[in-house]
Amino acid sequence: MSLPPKENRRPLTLRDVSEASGVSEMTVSRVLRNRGDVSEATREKVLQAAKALGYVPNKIAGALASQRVNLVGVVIPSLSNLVFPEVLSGISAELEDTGLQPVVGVTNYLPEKEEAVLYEMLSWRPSGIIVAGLEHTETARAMLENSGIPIVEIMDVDGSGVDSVVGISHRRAGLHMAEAILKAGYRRIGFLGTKMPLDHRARKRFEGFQEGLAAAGVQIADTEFYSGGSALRKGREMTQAMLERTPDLDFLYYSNDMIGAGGLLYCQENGIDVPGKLGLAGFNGVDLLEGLSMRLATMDACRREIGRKAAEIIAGRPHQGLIGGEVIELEPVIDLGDTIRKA
Amino acid sequence: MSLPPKENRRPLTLRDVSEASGVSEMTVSRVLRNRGDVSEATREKVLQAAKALGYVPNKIAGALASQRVNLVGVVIPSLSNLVFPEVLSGISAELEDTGLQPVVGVTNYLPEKEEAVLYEMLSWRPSGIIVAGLEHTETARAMLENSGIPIVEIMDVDGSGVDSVVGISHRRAGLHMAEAILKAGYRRIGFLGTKMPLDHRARKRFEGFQEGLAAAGVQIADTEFYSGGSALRKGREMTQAMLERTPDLDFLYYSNDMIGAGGLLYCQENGIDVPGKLGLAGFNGVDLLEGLSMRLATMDACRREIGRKAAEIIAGRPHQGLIGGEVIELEPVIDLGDTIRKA
DNA sequence: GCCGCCTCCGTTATCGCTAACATAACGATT
DNA sequence: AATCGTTATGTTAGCGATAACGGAGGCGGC
Repeated sequence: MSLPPKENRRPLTLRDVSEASGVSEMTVSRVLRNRGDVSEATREKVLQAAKALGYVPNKIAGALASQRVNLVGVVIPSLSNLVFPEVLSGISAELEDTGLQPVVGVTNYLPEKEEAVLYEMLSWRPSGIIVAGLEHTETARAMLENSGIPIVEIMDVDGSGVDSVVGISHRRAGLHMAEAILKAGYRRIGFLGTKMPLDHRARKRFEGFQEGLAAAGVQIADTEFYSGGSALRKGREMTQAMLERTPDLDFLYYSNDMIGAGGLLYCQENGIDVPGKLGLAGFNGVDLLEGLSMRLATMDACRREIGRKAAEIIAGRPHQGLIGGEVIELEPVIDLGDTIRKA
Repeated sequence: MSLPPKENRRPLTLRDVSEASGVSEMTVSRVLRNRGDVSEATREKVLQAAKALGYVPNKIAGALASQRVNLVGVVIPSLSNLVFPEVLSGISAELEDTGLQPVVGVTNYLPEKEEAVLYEMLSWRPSGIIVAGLEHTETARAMLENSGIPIVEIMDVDGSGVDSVVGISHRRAGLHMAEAILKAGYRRIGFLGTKMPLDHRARKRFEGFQEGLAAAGVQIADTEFYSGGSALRKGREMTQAMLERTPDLDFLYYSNDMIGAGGLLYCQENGIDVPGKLGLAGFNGVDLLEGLSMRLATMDACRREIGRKAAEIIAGRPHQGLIGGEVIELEPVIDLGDTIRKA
């Protein structure tokens, strides 16, 4: 089987395989997709020819002809957040044997970027879209509604979605943490988190948290916000700044585990009695941090599970003939760790 | 502009926009791609019609007709390794204004998975492929060679590539670290790392490291390998195990920063004098770890830069008409941090 | 007034594949 | 033996866009 010189060789098509194996293009197509009845003999013949030529099917043409695309768009704000790779891993796992493939798009928390990414994705006519959050530009919402494919909005259930929704209530997550902290007897509470004009989930947690405190007549004693930079170091720096400014605090609630870990390290190095004199809590259950000498109190956001369920909805839709609109609310589990004193 | 009920509406095509705006499909196509001469008047008309209908172009059809796909396949072993999201971010940044879009595939360090992912990617006829590592199955290599598109293998230059290569020499990285350690006067050296049947780069660093020691007549005194689990905790556990087994060690070289950080935490908590009695070093310059009280000695692997250069090659190829085969070797920078004593 | 040359827009023919239907060969059924 | 199904394969007609070329209209130059 001698091939022409690599340089001036035009791309291989089904026709080349069909000629090489002496059957019609249609039969080759059937063999390569394991579809329809093909005798074992021709099947072998075709596979051999395809392999010898090094033929790789053209899914562009295939998708156009069949009006089916085995891709699922996944639109998330960031890959460096630790949370999203985990969601993604849940999605991948669930999609594993469905023939569907996730395609990731990153928005950097920018609504306009999200809109652009969604437009790009929809233009490939995927089998479904999984997108983080419920907040989108008006145009983006319209595109999703018009797309005619299953849409799953993930992470958050506090609001209304376009189609299906899988997530937790961040508002209630904040509220429950507030209750747990109060129950342990802490009263002078500081909050440290990201500047959140666009991180809606962090904002909702913060609001829920305040609400939970307010119900017991407690107000947040101090707040500190950051953006950018190494989260661990920021946590350390913000903690120092806040404790110097408001020395009588007895609890620090961080909007994520990484800055919480920074705060914990700061406390340990400065001999602050945790959780006796000062309690700490973060959010997310980042298992990267297993290995610190003290386990930070946190709340698991069910990230893998969210990914799984979302993928399940997309994968299941065609079979089950569902019209969509499911809302699945998962329940985050609080983990008191070693940094909240037992009541 | 009243649309038919959402349910029984067939997908929009160029024809719908063309009818709505009273021009030919071709003109609509030109407007939507900003190509060719179109008068400002019709341009406006078309854009308005497209927007009103909520039309999203079908790139599948477009790609088939134009034989051009604005996607770049990026094939990496993992997203949870911290290193790869950074490479990815370099790629994204460089691709930003080129009209090209990265599409990520994950292999979990499995050669067969890599082969499958590459096959899937090539079947979409992307403009180029960026793939981590030089080691592939024979079939995968053949596919890449036959693909006719620019291929860039990244991370590693110790070996020979299919087309272009961008990376560092892990062998020499290991070797240089060995030299730095010896120069600081350490002699009883332990190595801690991943089990690496498939992590070729870790293996090459290890080999280079041994080579560097051997040149001074020093042999590795003890080794410990792990797989899976939280890296921070593993680092802690392995460090403890090794120090109990071989108490006279004066240096620990970790194959990555996360386990190194675990080791560092262990040492600090147990009052071990670092770097006086025991030196430590990792690999990768993970800035996630900025914020520990002591900066771990490490070596920056130029991850973002690798991503940038790789993307640059793919994006530049068509313009510059290069035939390919560039090899770009970057020079990792050693950072002694606080955990190697100054000589 | 004819030619040429823009500018703007339409027509035609693919791109590589698959859905749907058509067909040939052959044994089973009545 | 005529009819019918089955199995294995071929034929035809798109899928929705774009490349390449063609043509109408306007305008200036000579």
